[in-house]
Amino acid sequence: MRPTMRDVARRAGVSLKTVSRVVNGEDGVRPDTTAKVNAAISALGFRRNDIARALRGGKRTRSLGLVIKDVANPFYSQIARGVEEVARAHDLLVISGCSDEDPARERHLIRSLCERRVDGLLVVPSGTDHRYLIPEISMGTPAVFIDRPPEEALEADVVLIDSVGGARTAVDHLVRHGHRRIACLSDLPGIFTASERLRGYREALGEHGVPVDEALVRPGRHDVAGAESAMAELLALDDPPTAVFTGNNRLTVGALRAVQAAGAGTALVGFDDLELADMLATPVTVVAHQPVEMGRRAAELLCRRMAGEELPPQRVVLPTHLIVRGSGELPPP
Amino acid sequence: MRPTMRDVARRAGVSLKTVSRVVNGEDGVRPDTTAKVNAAISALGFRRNDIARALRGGKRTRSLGLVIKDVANPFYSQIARGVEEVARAHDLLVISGCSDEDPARERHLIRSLCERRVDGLLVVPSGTDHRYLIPEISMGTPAVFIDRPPEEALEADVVLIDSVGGARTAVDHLVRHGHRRIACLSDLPGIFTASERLRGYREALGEHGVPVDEALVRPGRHDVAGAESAMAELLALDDPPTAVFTGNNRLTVGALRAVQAAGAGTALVGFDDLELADMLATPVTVVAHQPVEMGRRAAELLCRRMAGEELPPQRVVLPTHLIVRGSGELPPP
DNA sequence: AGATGAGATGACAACGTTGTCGTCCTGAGA
DNA sequence: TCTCAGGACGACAACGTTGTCATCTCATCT
Repeated sequence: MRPTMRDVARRAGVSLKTVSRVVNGEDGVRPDTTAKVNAAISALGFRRNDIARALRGGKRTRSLGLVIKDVANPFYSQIARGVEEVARAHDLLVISGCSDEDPARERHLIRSLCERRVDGLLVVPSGTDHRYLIPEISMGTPAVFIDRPPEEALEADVVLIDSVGGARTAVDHLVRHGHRRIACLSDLPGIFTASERLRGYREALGEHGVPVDEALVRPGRHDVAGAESAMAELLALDDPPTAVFTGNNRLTVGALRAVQAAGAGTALVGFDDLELADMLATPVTVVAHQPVEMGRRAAELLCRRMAGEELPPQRVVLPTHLIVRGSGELPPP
Repeated sequence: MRPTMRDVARRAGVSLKTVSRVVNGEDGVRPDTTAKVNAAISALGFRRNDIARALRGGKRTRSLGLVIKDVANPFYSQIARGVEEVARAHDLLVISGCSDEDPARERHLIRSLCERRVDGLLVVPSGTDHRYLIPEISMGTPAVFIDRPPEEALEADVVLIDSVGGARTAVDHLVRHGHRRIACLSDLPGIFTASERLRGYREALGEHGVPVDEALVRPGRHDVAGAESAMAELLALDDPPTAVFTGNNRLTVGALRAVQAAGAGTALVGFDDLELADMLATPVTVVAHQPVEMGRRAAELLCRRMAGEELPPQRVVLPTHLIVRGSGELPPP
C-alpha cells in the first residue's frame, strides 16, 4: 500500500540510491534530478520508513521510553510534560506507559520498550528489584530513574525530590504552630518517597522532642478514598490529631475531604502542590516542588547518556519549598 | 552490543531459524533443543528486535500515535489515560506528543509518527486543515479524531463531547437562577469546542429571550492568566455581569481567581470538572463529562479500524451532565 | 585527440528478522 | 531390507533503507 523508495525511483526514472540521497538531503544530485524525485515523492505520497532506516543504520530509533505510574495523576503528567519538552528539542519521540504501581506491568512495559529498541529509558520504578535492567543498560540502553532510586546494585542516574527535607519542613512548620498531635498519612511503605516522607515526619517530631504516637501514623494509603477513610478514622479517635501531614497529592485530597466532612479544624500540610489549593475555604499549605523540571532534568541526563557521555552515576535532588496558605497555620483548638 | 538471533544460534549450536521458532513459541522444536536455545538466550540477554520484526513482517508495529494539546492539562492527560488502557488491553504501545495548539508542530508530529509506521493515529486536531492526513489514511494508517472533528472533506471517526448541549445547559441553569447579564469566557475561536460552546451560550440566551451583550463575550482566552485578566476586566465594567460561563478548565480557574480577588459574588458555571471543585469556599458548579471514556472510545474505534473493519465514519458524541455545587446557584445581587 | 578529474549516478551488500521450501533423520510398515 | 511418512531443523530470500564502492559522463587541459 505505502510506496517505497523503489517505487519512487521507478516513477522518477532514477535509481533507488538517488531517491535516498534526495530524501536525506545529501548533495551530489543535480537540481533537475532532485525535482523529478520530489515530484514522484509527492505524487505517490511517499514517507520514508523509519523502521527500515533504524534497522539499516543499526543504531538510533530516535525514541525514548517513559514508564510512569499513572498519566492521569497530575504529578506524573507534569513529569511527562517535562520529558516531552526535552524530547521535542532533541527530535525524539516518547513512547510511554503506565505501570499503575504494578511491578509485573512495569517489567512487561520495559521489556516491550527494549524490544522496540528505544534509545533510552526513563522510569519511575515500582517494584523493589530492578536488577533485570542491568543487562539492558550494559547493552546500550541507558536508563534514568525518576522520583525513586533503584537498588544499590544498579548504577544509574536518578532525579529525586528532597522528600525527607520536604516532610521535615512540613512537620516542623506544624510543630512551630503549636501542634503536638500530628498525624501522618502516607503511601504504601514499599514506595521510596512514601518511606522517605514518613522518615522526615519522624525526624522532625524527634527533633522537637515530640514522641511519635503510632496511632496517628497511617501508612499504606494509596488513593483518595483510602486517605479519606483513614482521616475519618483519625478524627473519630477519642484524642484526635490537631494536625496532619499528607504524603502526596492523592492523600492530601482525601484528607481534605474527610476534614471538611467532619467540620473539623484540623491543620494540614500536604506534599505536592494542588491546583486551586489557594482557593479552598481554608487555603492549603503545601510542600511544593517542580515536577515538570524533574521530567526535564531526567530527560536531559538521559540524552547525555544516549550521546555516549560517560559520567559516574548522577544523583540530582530537587528542592522543595513550603507554600504558606492557611491550612498549615491553623492553631490547635 | 546487543546479541542477535544469529549470536544465540551460534551459542546454542543451532540455526538462526530454530532460534526464531523458539522465540516465537512455534512448535516443531524438540524440548532439549528448546532448552539449549533458551539457555543461550538468557546467557546472552537476548531481546528480539521488534524493529527488524516489523520490517520483515511488513505490517504491524503494534504501536499507535497520540497527539494531544498538552499532557500537563488534566483534560488531555485523562484522555491519554483512557487511550493507554485500551492500548494495554491490545498489547499496543502509545507514542504520544503535545501539539501545544500549534498546527505546524502537530503536522511535524504526525509526520514523524507516520514515518515510524504507527498502526493508527489518535489526534486532537489543532489547525483547521487536516487534508494532509488523507493520503496517510488511504495508505493504511487509520486516524480517529478526539474532541474536535476534522474538516468535512476528511472521512474519519471522531469522538466528541456534546459541547453545544453542555453550554446550553450551563447558561440555561444560570438564567433559571435569575441571571440576565451572563458573561462568557471562551478559548480561541478557531478551536471547535470553543466556538461550539460559545454557540451554545448564544442559543441558550436566545431561547430565553435574553439579548447577547457582546461586551460580556470574551473569546480568545486560552490560558489561566488570560481568563483571569478578562474576568477582572468584566468585573470592572460599570455594569458588570452577575454570572459567567467559562468554556474550559483553564478558563474556569482563571475566572475563579479573578472573582475571588475582586471579592465578587459572581455566579459561575464552568465546562470541565475540576478536582477540588466541591471544596472551594463556594463550590463550583460545572458541566462535567468523561475525558477518560473519550480516550477509551476513540482508541477502541481505532483498534477496530486497525483490525480492518470497514464502517462508515463514526461520530460518537458523549453526553455532559451538570453538577450543581453552589457557584452556579448564586442569585444576582 | 587523448588524458584527467570531478561530479553524478547506480549496483550491491547489509541491518535482524520471518516465511517458504528443502533436507535429513528416525521409526513404522511391507 | 527397503520404502515412506513425518518430525526436526536449516538454507535462503525478502522486508526498505543506507554505506561503500564502482561506473559513467563531460568539461578541461596538454
